[in-house]
Amino acid sequence: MPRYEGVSPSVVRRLPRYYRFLRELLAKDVHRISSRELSQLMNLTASQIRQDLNCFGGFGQQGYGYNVDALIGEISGILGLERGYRAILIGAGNLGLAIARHMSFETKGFNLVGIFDKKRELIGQPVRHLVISDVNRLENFCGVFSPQVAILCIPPAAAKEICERLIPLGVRGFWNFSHYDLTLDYKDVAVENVHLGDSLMTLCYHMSELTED
Amino acid sequence: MPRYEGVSPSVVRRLPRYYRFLRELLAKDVHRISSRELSQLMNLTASQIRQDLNCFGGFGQQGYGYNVDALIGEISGILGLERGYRAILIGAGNLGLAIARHMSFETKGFNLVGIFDKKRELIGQPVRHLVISDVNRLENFCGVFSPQVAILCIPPAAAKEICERLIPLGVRGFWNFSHYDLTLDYKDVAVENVHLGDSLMTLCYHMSELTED
DNA sequence: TAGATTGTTAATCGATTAACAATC
DNA sequence: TAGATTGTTAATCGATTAACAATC
Repeated sequence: MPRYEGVSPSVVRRLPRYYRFLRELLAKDVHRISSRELSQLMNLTASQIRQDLNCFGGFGQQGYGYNVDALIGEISGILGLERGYRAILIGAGNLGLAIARHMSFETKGFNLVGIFDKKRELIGQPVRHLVISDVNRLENFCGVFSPQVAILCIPPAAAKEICERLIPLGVRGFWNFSHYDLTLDYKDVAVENVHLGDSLMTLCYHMSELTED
Repeated sequence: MPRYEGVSPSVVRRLPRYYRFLRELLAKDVHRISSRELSQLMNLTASQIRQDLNCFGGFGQQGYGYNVDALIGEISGILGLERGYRAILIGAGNLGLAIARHMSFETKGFNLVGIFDKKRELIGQPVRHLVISDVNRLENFCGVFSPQVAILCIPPAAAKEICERLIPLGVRGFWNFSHYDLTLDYKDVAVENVHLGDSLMTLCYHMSELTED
């Protein structure tokens, strides 16, 4: 039940960036901005900014521009940053722990409510306000807390299996760091893949472009 | 001096994914694949795969398809994965350390040759085969080892300053995890931004799509 | 009112898909 | 040779940019 019909993925992907820049402006006490000014700041065209925002509503005012405070509120609402979806983290290795400790979940629409691993020596370890649980207790936990989202920081081989366990338990979204493409067969499941390896290889390509060969 | 003129960013961004899937096929002892089979596996069109690959050369054979082993070699060469660019990591916090410990740099075109932080208590700590150095020693270090790439795991405020220090020292690429858009004013510098926060907010949007409101 | 800047329609550009002749 | 599948051109689709009337 999409709230905004026919909004293209490219537009959605730019929203967090708008949000970020607008917050920066606000921090600098800028409360008003035109699409032209913002376009220069963000290295986009003014036209694109107006098009993008108008997918969701007419937030500007002719002859004035946009009110920064109001626009932040609108974008926050569009993204759903106030929703506080319950998230669990699977895999408390290097990457998993860094994500758990480093990310500001609260300001991005989520609450981290559980961390799971299968390694005996990790279970019981405290991380922020939480304690690492045995991944065997997943079914129990979900029965009680019904998390909506899982963050996967596990090896590719385990990712598929964990997904198949979590979806029947009610998990509806995945933030996937595992080296595996979650081309979910399930409908009504949101997946956001973060392939750090792919990103690094892309950089390698661009480095090779700079270097003659 | 681009080796392949006019290859679109969308194509380049798909290359690592092709590489990943082909490696998986090879691991399953599949040595031959048609664009149609691969398209089903990857959830693409066969046409797109053929178009993409033909930006770089005619790697297939009519009536046969593609040789998996050979194609992996070609893509590896296109990406430049054998080049072993020297990379340094700036910022040995949670995320920085996870990257340093977790990533397989060697298989992705890089060698991690240095880790830097400014925190006194971190300096001297061992990480893999390296030891964390004082960020003050950056100039010295670059003089000796001339790293080509820097991985930025530092706060946004510090990112800009560090870049401006590193570019005159010969660094030509940035893998940027800092919450800051490196819209580098420099030419001939490769930047790959990883905005985990943006990714998480995008997931939040898609979760909100699933939930009626 | 005059100036500025939006919202929106139309034009352009680029990327994806379809089609098919070439060829292994 | 017949069948299969590529490489490549043409058609379609989508996203970005330009233009301008509406309006604050």
